[in-house]
Amino acid sequence: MVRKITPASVDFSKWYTDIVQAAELADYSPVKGCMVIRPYGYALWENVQQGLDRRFKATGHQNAYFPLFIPESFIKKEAEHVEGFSPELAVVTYGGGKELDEPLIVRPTSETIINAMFAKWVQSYRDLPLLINQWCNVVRWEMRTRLFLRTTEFLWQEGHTAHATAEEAVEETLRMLEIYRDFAENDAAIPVIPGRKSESEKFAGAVDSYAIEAMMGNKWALQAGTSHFLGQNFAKAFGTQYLNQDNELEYVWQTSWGVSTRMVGAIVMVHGDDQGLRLPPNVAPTQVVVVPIWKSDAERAEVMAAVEKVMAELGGQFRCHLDDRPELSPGFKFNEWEMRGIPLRIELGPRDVEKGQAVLVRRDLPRKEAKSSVALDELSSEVSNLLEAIQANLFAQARCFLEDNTHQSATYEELCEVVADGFALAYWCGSADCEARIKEETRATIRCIPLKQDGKPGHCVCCDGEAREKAVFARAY
RNA sequence: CGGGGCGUAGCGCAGCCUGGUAGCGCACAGCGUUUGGGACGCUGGGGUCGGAGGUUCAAAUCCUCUCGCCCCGACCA
Repeated sequence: MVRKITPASVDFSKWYTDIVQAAELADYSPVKGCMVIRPYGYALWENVQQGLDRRFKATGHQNAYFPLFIPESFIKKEAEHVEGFSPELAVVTYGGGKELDEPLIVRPTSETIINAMFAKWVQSYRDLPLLINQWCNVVRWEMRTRLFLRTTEFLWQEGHTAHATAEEAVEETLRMLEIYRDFAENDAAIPVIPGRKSESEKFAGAVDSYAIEAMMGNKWALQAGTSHFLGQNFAKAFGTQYLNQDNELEYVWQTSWGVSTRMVGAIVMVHGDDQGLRLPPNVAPTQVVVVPIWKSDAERAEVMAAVEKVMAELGGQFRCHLDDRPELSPGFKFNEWEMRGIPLRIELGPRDVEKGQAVLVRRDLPRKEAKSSVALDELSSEVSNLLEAIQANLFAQARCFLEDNTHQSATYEELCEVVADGFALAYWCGSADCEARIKEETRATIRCIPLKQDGKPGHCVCCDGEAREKAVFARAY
């Protein structure tokens, strides 16, 4: 139902929660730290799923499903992996009325159980590459939770692949990172910085982790997707071996990569405004809402006849919704659909029918600039143009915001200043000590070392030591 | 686990300091008027005041204990 939204400038965190709840995306559940995704939020997630899945299929990946429960011994097989996850595991010790011989872990991620199967499936170089994805839920016992961004249970996809060579696996890792970038920027309209994670931020068990980092409306960073080069760590732990063309036994090289329901939170935090949600047309569950307006019964008949024609014409091409609820005023409906982020609204009333036109209102522009009128016989081409323009404009707005709030920092003082309210791009020598000091003193962490570098070496912003690459420093969710 | 804040109708809150009939707004139900930017009027329903104990003639209000939630840190997609 309709609620007031706390302005983002007053309290960004409250603004975010208000939008998620007011737009009926999700709600807190009776189970602490868990989230109920409501139909509207789930429809948005389904569109995210489809956008990603289409890209996975196009690159030869297949979907499969592995069990929710993982034997404790599996998790313990890879040393770094256990260490990274043990505090946040949910463990089942009872089943069927008696204590289990071996506790079962509710999966925090599925590398281990998937490798147990990969070890059986892979015998020959002819079985490679093995390209598997699964859509599922995972559980991580987080201390503090936030709707979509961090919940105890969350939905995601996790891709797992096995390859004959390290080069192939690295290539796959970066291919999937690029797919995430492509989805984030072209469908979710979220500009991202693809890069490599620092040693301290990488996935437990990976050789190298990569991520796409996005800037939220409060200028904090959000990791919107990750892709890991696992090397042979899990292959060795689980004995995933194959015979190469020379009849020699070798361990496979692996990758894993994931995007979660957090992406929905990112869409809210990047595009939302004080009126509510703003959804990019490519992922919006409803792209166009039609609001008919009438006073008398005679007007109603006239308007509805026109509206039916419009729905018939647009319905086949776009995701449309007709809001003909009689008991609510048009103004109320306008506000409600704005809050829910529908990219384009069509208003059709007696005055429009008389003139053979409709009023189109864009969600991506301020109210004063958002309205235009179009002749009914040009409606569908105009809707098509506007949806494209809205998609492009939301991305452009977000990209400007990211660029305007990202600054090069040559000195430590500059870094401290920049990082208080934005992203800092600065040389980093690669030492964990410098990373830790910066985190301690500014609360900013290394979000990633961008793949794109200008190639010139420099001096570490912290210790002045030699540095080959620049890193992105920011506060993060 | 540390540091703050809050528990009163479905939701958001006032009342508490200074004890004395349980309140307001929104939402909900009925009727009527409305409908091009969150309509209005009248009527109505809805409460273990988070829980337990204590002080008192009398507790939402004072005291003690307890439970729960939210925010800020530590953990993290």
